[in-house]
Amino acid sequence: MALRIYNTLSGEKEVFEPRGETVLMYVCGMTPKFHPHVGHARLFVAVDALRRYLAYRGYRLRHVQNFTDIDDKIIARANVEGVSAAEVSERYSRSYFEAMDTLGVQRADVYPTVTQFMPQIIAFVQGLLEKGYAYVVDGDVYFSVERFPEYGQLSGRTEEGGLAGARKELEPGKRDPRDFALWKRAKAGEPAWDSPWGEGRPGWHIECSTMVRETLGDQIDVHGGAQDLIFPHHENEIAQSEAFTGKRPFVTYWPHVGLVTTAGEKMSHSLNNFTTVRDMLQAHPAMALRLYLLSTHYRSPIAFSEEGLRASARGLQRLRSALVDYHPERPAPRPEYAQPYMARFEEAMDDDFNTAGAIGHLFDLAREINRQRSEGASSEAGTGGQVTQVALANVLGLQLEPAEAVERHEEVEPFIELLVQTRQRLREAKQWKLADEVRAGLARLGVALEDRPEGTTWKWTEPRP
RNA sequence: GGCGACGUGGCCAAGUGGCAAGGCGAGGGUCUGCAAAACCCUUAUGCGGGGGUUCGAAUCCCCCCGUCGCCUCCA
Repeated sequence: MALRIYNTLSGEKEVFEPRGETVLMYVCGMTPKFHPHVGHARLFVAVDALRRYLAYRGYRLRHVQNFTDIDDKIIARANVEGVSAAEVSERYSRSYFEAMDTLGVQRADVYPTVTQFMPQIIAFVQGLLEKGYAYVVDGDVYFSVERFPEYGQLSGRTEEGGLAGARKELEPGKRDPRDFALWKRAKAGEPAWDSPWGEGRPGWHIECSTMVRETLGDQIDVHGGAQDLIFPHHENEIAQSEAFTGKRPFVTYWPHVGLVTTAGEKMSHSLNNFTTVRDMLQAHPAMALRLYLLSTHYRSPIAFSEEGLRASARGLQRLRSALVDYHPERPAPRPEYAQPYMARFEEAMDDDFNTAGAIGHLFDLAREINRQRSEGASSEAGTGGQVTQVALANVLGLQLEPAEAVERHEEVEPFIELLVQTRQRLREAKQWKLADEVRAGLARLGVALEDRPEGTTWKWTEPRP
């Protein structure tokens, strides 16, 4: 079964055939003007699952993801915080990495920024001017959409349809309402860079065209981003890049990730209706958030709810329940019973990275492992199933091993052992009330006791009052 | 107004022509001193509404209703 990926350009799922040996992928990252919110996490977790699955399928990948480190919002934030724009982007880029590391998002190969690529951006704009795709008006440079007849291919916006109803006023200097800024003349007091057209800074779209070209080349395989970037951002990138290089297509596959909404509206920094990832991680395990985000197909919207997150936290516990007595250090072959689940998992992921379907099969496998155990299968058969489950979960970036799951305090473990043994004596003496008190007390501290026929086991968990 | 998504059980959610996955929740059972966990069983004769195509439709076509996104910065 071939891997298929949805392409916004065609509106269909297409068989994935990269141009070269290494898949070249660019993802529009964030403007680091504040801490990343759940919507950002959704995008980057989805991209991470895509990456991990490509790797699982044996593809080599080069992944570039930018930071838009200078724009109006960053400047505004800098004024609020009383620091430089550079400091704001530095501060919140770091916050981005902290949040994404916690969520298990693998790092991209390169994180270019606008300010690093200023000379190349200026050269790109210069090139578009020389080729006659752009014009200068009083220190501003605009792209001339009229010169690029293929404009609108990604978003389906043709001139009559798309812009007639937009009621967009023609900004002074623009020849066509569809034209967009490549370079913006500096306003007083703003950070600015020298250019052949005077002091200013780049328009929003040109950075990505430039950085794709500088870090990956003229034509790439995958360009990802959130759905709200389809128009105008990605449409404009195509126009700039294809006009500049004369090569088509600029990008083969355009996957777009759905938005997270809250109270019926898109979650966004601008609307001030967001929940930051770091706040969520105060109250919920990172892997629960990751499971929650991947439980919906990446192209569908998610109406964010903490109730849903809590349900995912329970689901995560269920997945982990299959790892009782997990001993990966004892190698075991993959048992027969695990095969069908693995095949279904791959089938789901092959079908446009259907993580929601894949997770369903992971739950089925967990039940199968537990069933095997309760029916007395060999420990080798159990371990083999568990290794498979852990490996497949890892393809989704879901860290299941209990060892990594919760905070452990190894230095107190001997004391816990002692309590467990003492409680065992109480149970033997049928001192149930006392034994139950010990169990409840330990549970409050994040130690869960389970009395089994063969004896009492315990493990670290989330403290449960 | 234009372009584009989406609407599946109490909640979340997969499923794009052939018996409606899965999770959370709820109820019952097995196990247990009691729990917990696990396992077993039950919980959508129906997929926003109405037409149509087909032997057969959640799935394809048409109309309608509703929600969201984009058209301005946005992940």
